[in-house]
Amino acid sequence: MKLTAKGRYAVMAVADMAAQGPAMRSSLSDISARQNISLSFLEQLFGKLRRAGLVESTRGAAGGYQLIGEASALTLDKIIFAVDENIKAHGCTPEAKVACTGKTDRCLTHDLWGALENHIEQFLASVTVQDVVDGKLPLPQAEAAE
Amino acid sequence: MKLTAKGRYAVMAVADMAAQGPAMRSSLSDISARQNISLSFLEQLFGKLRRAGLVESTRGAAGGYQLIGEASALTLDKIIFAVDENIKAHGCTPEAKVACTGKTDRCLTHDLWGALENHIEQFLASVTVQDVVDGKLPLPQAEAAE
DNA sequence: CTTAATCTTGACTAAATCAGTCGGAATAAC
DNA sequence: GTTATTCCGACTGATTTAGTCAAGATTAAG
Repeated sequence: MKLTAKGRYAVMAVADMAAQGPAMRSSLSDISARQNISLSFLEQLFGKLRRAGLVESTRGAAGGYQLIGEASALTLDKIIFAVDENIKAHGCTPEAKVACTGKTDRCLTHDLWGALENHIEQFLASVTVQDVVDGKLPLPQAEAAE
Repeated sequence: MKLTAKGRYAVMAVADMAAQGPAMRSSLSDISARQNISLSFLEQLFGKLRRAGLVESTRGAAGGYQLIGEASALTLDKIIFAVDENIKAHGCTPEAKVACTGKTDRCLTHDLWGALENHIEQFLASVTVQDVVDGKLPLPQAEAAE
């Protein structure tokens, strides 16, 4: 999987936006100042978020961005997908079958990574922006299991 | 998280080894030939696996590697950890607090990434090498949820 | 209408990481 | 001693990341 700083920052920025109020319009410079993220970087991120249909923008003076739906309906996987494109755990795709050539019998691990991907996406899809704002985590069954 | 080809290859190689027999000793050139992974690369991987205490080696001619414990007791997280070092999902560590400066109130997403990490590790810890050999996946509750 | 604030776009870049190689040394079997 | 193997660390090219920069489009305000 690919969880980069881009994804983190995007979630942070969106959460910040949501935390300002339900249908509040925030300018990127505000978010930049509050979350201490470079403005140029935010521009890049919000361009993708907009194209993904997660936020809408108002241009011109006093413009800014706002969430399109409810914060409680926006799950993190959508944000991560929007800015980080593809979450890929295996190079074993039909196109680039690395060692999945059936040389022995089959690619032993092929299905495995798919399952892992699903697992991760499921987790991200189970958390909403509102949860993040509220500090409510899905309390993984692990956490203290170490 | 960091799931690289290194981790994939390592799991493939170990699974291949386990598939040869319980306490079989395999040379890297055999594994290399069977799984179509470069020998030099395998050497690098198995060095780490050995240092992590997952396999033991016999040097010299007719030497090779073998698993230290049972394949059914070896979970994938150990393999991944051994070759990919650290699985890190947040740069929000005490040392490098990126935007976790408490500028607003707290780092909204700090706990989140920790929870995600746990989730992933839990998944990997739930699958054994034997499962992979047998083609038994933990049947994620997703899979058909698309 | 002019201006200024803001979004929009895309090219650019320095640094890090990844995937994999290479050469050689140690070790053990034959 | 020769050969097959593990062992080790340095090295490298390609890719990705994180982030910058500059120029243009759009709109509100005066």
